[in-house]
Amino acid sequence: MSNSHIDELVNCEGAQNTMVPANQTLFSLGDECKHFVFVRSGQVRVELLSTSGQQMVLYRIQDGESCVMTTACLLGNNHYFAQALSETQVDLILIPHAVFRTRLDTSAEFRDYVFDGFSARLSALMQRTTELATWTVDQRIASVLSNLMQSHGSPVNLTHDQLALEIGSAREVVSRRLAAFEKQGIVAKHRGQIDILDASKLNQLLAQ
Amino acid sequence: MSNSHIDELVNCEGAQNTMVPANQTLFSLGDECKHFVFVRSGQVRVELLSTSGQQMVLYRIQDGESCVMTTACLLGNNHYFAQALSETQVDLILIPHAVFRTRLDTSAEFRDYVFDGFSARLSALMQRTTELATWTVDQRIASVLSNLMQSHGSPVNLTHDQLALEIGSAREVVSRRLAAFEKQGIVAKHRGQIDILDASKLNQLLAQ
DNA sequence: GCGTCTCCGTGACAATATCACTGAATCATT
DNA sequence: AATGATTCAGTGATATTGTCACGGAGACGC
Repeated sequence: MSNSHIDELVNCEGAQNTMVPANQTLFSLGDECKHFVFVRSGQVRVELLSTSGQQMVLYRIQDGESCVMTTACLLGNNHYFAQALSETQVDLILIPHAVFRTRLDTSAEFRDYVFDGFSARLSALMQRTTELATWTVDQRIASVLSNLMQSHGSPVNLTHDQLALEIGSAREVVSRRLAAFEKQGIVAKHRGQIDILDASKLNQLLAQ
Repeated sequence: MSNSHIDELVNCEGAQNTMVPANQTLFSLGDECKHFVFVRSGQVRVELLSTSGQQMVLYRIQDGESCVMTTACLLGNNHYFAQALSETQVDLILIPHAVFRTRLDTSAEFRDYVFDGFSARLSALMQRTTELATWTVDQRIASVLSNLMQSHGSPVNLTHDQLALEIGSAREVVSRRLAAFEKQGIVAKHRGQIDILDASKLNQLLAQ
């Protein structure tokens, strides 16, 4: 979406601009969905929450993106079935339901924006479901590490807990597999940090 | 979508109407996505396919529905990353990409139809991901049996293989868990058929 | 320095997946 | 009806992953 459209959003009838600090809950399981949410800056994590308290990251929302689950809930008139947390300070724009629907009908550009979000998120989610169902824990760990390695370089700052949350597994499992990786000289473990020593071996794991 | 709009679809510029027999592949992993697909009648199964040959049912398409993965791929210009199979004889309408986009811009009703499909499928998929990640095999089996029980009555006609495909597990696992169910007097096993003897115990499993 | 919290390691065990094989039931063919 | 092919199900052995219950080590505020 172009910048002019972001401006249009901000100046929209009934639009609210809010600033949320890091580590806040933006919406919880079962909450009613009243507004279209657009993230101007910052990063939001959307995660599943099972009855037994387990969690799993579904996807993240970053600068210039909107929350597809919100959009889906608005269109389908459902309540939220996941929770969202701010990982950094977040600058949000909230648009009331009615205004959202009107814009959807009147602005082709806004429509394209929402459609694109839907298709991208749907694809990613199917991808994620495949990986969950068919990849081994080792492969899922390797995938996360490899991605973070490419975007942020070698010392990856993650606790075993956080890594487990990413791949939908348990901390103990991550600890054990990382210990195995360390024996093979692939990584080096530190408190809250993982050094990638051999990226090619990591990618080898993904190929299997 | 109203019947008039189905007619509009059929008479659309470049629309093709095709009849496909049961057990045919409609699209495969990696295929290019060229048409919007609308199912007039019959039932289609869309399933994941991992590199090792494992499969898992993602969702089904029935009378009057369209394929969201197709829609997502069309909008995002991606290739298919799953495969679709006809479970019955299927009556399809295919609409060329360009025509699909035009209709999306010109018809508010068609737009609503596509949006609704997106939001419903996204919700269902997140639901499915949750279940995969947090439910036990027993719960997933119970869920499938309970649903089929409600819609089709007691003798559920499924092979262990098919049941495994539904819940993203393996045939042997299903066989063993069904044997355990049988010992508890919940079901009775037969070749390609499962009798539900105690529906309340089945639902008890779901509640845990 | 002291308590408190977060992060990590580990053993024991349970649940699930995978592999390799077997036999039984069904079906098509003659 | 006999034959052979195919589908469906049962089972033991083993590997992988998840769960539970701990304990210890480092970080951090006071």
